[in-house]
Amino acid sequence: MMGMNEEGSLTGNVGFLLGKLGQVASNRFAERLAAIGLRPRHCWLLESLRAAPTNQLDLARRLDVAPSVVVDMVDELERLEAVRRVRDTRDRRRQYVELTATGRTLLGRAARVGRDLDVELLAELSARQRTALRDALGVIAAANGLPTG
Amino acid sequence: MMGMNEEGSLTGNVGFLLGKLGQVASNRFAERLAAIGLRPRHCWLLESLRAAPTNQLDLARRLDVAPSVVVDMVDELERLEAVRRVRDTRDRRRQYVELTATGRTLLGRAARVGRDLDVELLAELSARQRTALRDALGVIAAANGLPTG
DNA sequence: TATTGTTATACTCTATAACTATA
DNA sequence: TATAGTTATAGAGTATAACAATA
Repeated sequence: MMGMNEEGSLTGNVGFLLGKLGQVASNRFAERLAAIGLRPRHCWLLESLRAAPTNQLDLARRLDVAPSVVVDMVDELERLEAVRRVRDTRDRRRQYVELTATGRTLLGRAARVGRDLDVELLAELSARQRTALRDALGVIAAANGLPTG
Repeated sequence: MMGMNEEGSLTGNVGFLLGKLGQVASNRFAERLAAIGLRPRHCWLLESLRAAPTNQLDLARRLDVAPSVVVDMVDELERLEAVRRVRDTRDRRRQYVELTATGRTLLGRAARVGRDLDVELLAELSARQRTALRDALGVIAAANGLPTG
């Protein structure tokens, strides 16, 4: 027998570990992000807009959250002048959301926070393990419809 | 240049991906767990008890949640007859929490749910990538004080 | 009638603080 | 006084449903 996992055990389960570590990573990311006035969900939205601007309902689909949550996030990001609502002239129901120069700057700062966090999070791994982890997570993200750059 | 990541991008960032994928994994785990009346946090507690029975305050420390949250979780698990509170006879302030036979059965079912989810979550990865991912997550979990079996 | 965005509301999960019973 | 557990309450973060404007 090679594995250490016992029959009825959940430790060592990838979904289980992912859930716990995701919580840890998100909390740490949130703590540091607070310094620049953002929360993780704002980054998901900004990142999605950077890939391609779109309207609010489409953002809800992309981020897999309720439309009312997008309203809230866009309100907050508009207050930070990171995004701008632009009414579609051809279908006036649609609100297009655009990234501003400020938004791009904020996203850049968030990316730096993320890189710093990665260095700490992956400190115990070898260079090879880091690459393998990054690749594996990228594949899973892509398979689940998340943006992968 | 080997990487595809652009300068100001967060996609490809491990902490960022971990946060999003952790949310996805947790939500799916929660959905399926509902069929057997459990939520993810119940599994963390049951898993911790399986490793070693203890009192409520120690569980709060182990799981890194507030003591009041443990009260709630133990209430719910007692209703399911998955655990039993046993008053410590030597220090009557302490409530020891024990896993029952029912609790063991439930944990076994939860483990099956976790294994099934893993198969789907890792479907796109090669056997080698799966092992590498499992190992890397285990190392990070251990480095952050989480149980690793 | 259907769709986009919005508001109102409620639910889940968690933390903090006040309380009780024991020590 | 201090500790283990409990209760009450409040804060995030989310979802659902009803609504207004537009199609």
